[in-house]
Amino acid sequence: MNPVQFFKCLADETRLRSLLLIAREAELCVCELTAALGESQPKISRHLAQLRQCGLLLDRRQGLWVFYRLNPSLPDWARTVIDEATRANGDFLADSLNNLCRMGDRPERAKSCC
Amino acid sequence: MNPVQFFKCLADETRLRSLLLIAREAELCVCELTAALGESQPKISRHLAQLRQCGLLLDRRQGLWVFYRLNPSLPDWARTVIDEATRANGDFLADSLNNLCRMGDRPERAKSCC
DNA sequence: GCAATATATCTGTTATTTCATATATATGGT
DNA sequence: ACCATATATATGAAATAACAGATATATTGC
Repeated sequence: MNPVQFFKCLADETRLRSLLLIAREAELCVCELTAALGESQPKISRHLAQLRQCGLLLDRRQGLWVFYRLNPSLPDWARTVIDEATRANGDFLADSLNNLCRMGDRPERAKSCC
Repeated sequence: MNPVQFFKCLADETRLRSLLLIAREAELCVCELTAALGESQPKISRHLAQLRQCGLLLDRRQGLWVFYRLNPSLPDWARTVIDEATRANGDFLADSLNNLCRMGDRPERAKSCC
């Protein structure tokens, strides 16, 4: 994992929010992230694709939904960076988490949030 | 410290190399970084200015030289990110460190390297 | 004046966004 | 089972915006 490329992945508001929310919630689908960030579906989808191509995220399809999660084989240092950033930036994530919790009709599946 | 802005600072090869070298060496001046990275002086200077403006670095002038160091009042999480990235990416820094060590006429001052 | 560093301007490149559309899966009716 | 339709996601293409690099020039301290 090239460190410059890694940090480029985190250097965009949409990608960083998505990544940290996923780190916090373990797994989220595109429609949940769209609702949480209040951004268009293609925009979210593009950024998730980028995070997947760089190896930060893995995806799985479940019916209509595609769920994204952190790649468990990330190097330790990268994982530490993501975890630290997640832990320390609750305020940055607050609005998005709020939107997520208020979202109706979330895809059914075991969730940790709310 | 806005996390997006923070990661944008790290998302460029010149800036990341400079920052991690400084984290490793405690303090480096512009001419040392210019030699270590093999880049033009204006290029190095401009990126250092950006890191200073974002609050990641502090500078002090000593005669003709301007030395840059990590801002000690960075939030803990940011400092952890920088330290982790420094510790885990020795290979990324190897060439630059080598150039630094081979540099002749380094500004005199207590140094940890070599 | 000289050496070290900083900044301004211009130029080219890369990233991001948007819109339209394509793909994949599920559902309901016949 | 077949077909039409709806929902969720992905992608191609074009427009826009953000960035980084080079060169020239300015500043600061000796």
